[in-house]
Amino acid sequence: MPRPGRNTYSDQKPPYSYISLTAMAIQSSPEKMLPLSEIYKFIMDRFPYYRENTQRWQNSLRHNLSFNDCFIKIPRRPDQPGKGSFWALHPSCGDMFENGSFLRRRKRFKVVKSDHLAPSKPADAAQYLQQQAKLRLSALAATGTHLPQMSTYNLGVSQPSSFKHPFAIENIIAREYKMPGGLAFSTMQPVPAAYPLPNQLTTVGSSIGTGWPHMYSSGMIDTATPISVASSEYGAYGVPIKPLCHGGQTLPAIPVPIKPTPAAVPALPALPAPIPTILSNSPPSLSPTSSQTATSQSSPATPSETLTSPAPALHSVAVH
DNA sequence: CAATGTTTAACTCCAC
DNA sequence: GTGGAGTTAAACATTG
Repeated sequence: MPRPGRNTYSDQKPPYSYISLTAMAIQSSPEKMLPLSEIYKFIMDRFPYYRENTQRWQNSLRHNLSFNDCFIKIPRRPDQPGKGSFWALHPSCGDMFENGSFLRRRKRFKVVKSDHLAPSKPADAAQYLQQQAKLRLSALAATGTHLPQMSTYNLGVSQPSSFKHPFAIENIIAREYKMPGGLAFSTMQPVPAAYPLPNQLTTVGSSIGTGWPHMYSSGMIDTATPISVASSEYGAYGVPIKPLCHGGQTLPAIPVPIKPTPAAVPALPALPAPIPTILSNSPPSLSPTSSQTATSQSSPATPSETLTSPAPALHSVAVH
């Protein structure tokens, strides 16, 4: 067993499952798909813990990619030579970390045959995702920088408007985690009245450098990662937030439930508040860059504004 | 040959 | 206690 202590928290194992980590990596890419090597890279960049014992965790990670239906393989196109396929998240894996823990999902995502809203067969999903990737790229090219909010999943395929990716970064960073080994963030962060809801849309970057000792914000990783973390468009892990919003998918003004209701989504009530409105609210004091100097225990992280009202559960695509 | 991908198995941990 | 999720290890196949 590795000895805890003496080193910084950065050396501790992040409270994420490999599935979470992989999903983060995939989500962080503009095309929402990455080759294996890039997934490795993403994880090692963000989490120093994974810079060691690479054989071990990379094997585990590959196991997860193959084993879990939520990951689909996308063949390289002829113009994308290289080894291995791209990996993407299945468009329908909308409900996984519903219990608020990214260490443990409640249900393993399994492709559901009856799900006609999104491709169910891996091959279909792959084709679908590749198409989406193209769209993203073209949108990217068109805008020059960031993808428009309404560009991806709602195109072509009638994705439920309430579809919420389980790994949407705003879900991830907004949580208070149950830390393994009793290492609770609540000891490091003043916790508001109640345990933060899984769906709280806390401010982008609020977790960087505050309660996340085991990871580096991209800004401090290496200069080879030219992500402007100072921008409110980037959240934890240096993950660009906007693209993570899964196209079309606007962040509702109310918290997005991790656990959808079984009832097939008559969509949330019209939610006029688009993502940028929410994301751009990040208080300057919580900018990832500024937090770099505060990585140590000192300054209590102010949980940014939270949306506390629990939202109704949404439809789950996971088999029960 | 190394990286990638698949599969099986044993194990721990946690929710129910 | 049980079942399921996650981790780790290992063997093996495939591919560039």
